[in-house]
Amino acid sequence: MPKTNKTLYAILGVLSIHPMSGYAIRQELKHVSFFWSESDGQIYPTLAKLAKEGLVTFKSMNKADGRDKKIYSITKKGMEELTDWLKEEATTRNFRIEFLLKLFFGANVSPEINIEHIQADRYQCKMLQVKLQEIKATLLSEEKDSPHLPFWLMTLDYGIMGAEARLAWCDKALKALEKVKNLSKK
Amino acid sequence: MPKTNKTLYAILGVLSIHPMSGYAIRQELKHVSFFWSESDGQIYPTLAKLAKEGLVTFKSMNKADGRDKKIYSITKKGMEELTDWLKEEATTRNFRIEFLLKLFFGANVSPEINIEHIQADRYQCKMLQVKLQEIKATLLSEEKDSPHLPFWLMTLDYGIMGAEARLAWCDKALKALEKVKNLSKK
DNA sequence: TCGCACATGTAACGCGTTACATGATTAC
DNA sequence: GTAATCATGTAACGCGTTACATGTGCGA
Repeated sequence: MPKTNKTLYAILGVLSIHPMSGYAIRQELKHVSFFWSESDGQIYPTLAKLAKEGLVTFKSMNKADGRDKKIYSITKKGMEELTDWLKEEATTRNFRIEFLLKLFFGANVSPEINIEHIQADRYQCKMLQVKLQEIKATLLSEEKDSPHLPFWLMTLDYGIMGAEARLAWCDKALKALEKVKNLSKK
Repeated sequence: MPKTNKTLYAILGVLSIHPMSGYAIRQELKHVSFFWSESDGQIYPTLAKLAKEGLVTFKSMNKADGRDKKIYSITKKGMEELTDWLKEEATTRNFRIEFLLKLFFGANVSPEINIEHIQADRYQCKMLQVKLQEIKATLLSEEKDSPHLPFWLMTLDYGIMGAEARLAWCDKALKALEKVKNLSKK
């Protein structure tokens, strides 16, 4: 029975960088959404569970109004749990790319519709590429001396190179669809 | 409340190619697992639901032993449902690439461990690439006149070009890790 | 005779998503 | 003043995965 829940590792991971609030963890994880998406609703319950198990601790920063902000830190036990997981081989990925499923069955609708889908994907790719390159530039200047930097750059490159390849694919696919369009018109 | 369930469209889609049994649908969907993974346990219940709603029909092929094999066909109503979905813009993908999450937090373990993970990914990429190229060759000879062919080739190319890009990334990442390794030894 | 492919299903369980609830502070 | 951001949580719901159950026919 292989546990599928990886949310706790994502949380332990960001806390291994430095202590922060649940809200900040959410924000951090949004920055890596191009390869890891995490649901908002999972963060707080998982954090509570991790605290109960002693993998993280927290300090409540009581603010003047009585509401509190919790700053979580990873414990030694938490670090062990994290590194144990990091050493394990990654389980295989299960992909679901909806727009490719639509394209796969694209013969059921007009070429124009498929062209639109690919153009939409092309646009998204382009946006992503720009965003990732901006993050890269920021990291290079602001995290110059972090031991995490090389790892962060690698994952960013994965996104950037992947986007580049997808752009090239879009252009190729669009050409193929133009051909389909011309054939269907005859 | 956007419905997340896409299993029915995957099923309707394969039935739009030609009628087949639930088991055969499962097999067909396994062929596209590089961009769409479907759970075995979802097929039969979904198929039953689709039949109840009149989107598919089936003929029971009673075999000598009394056990039956159901051959499902898509109905006119089912085709409408499918094409309606095909026309809609695809919703954004939620990725979870576990090995990238490990790499992102890679500074917590030795470079060697990260190198192993990437080498494992490189191997999987290579295998995938070979498999997809084989499928491509088969399609080109066996589905020469199918109206689906251009669409199937496009999705295959997505996989092949993606694998190519990932291989290039692996080599780049491995070089970067060698550098990290040398620095940490000093 | 052993195992694999064919063939159809059910049940448990929990993860993941979305929406909801609440309220302070800050910026425009 | 009003909208966005910071901040922490809860609840509902259903999808997705895994394991289980059952049985035939065929090839090595």
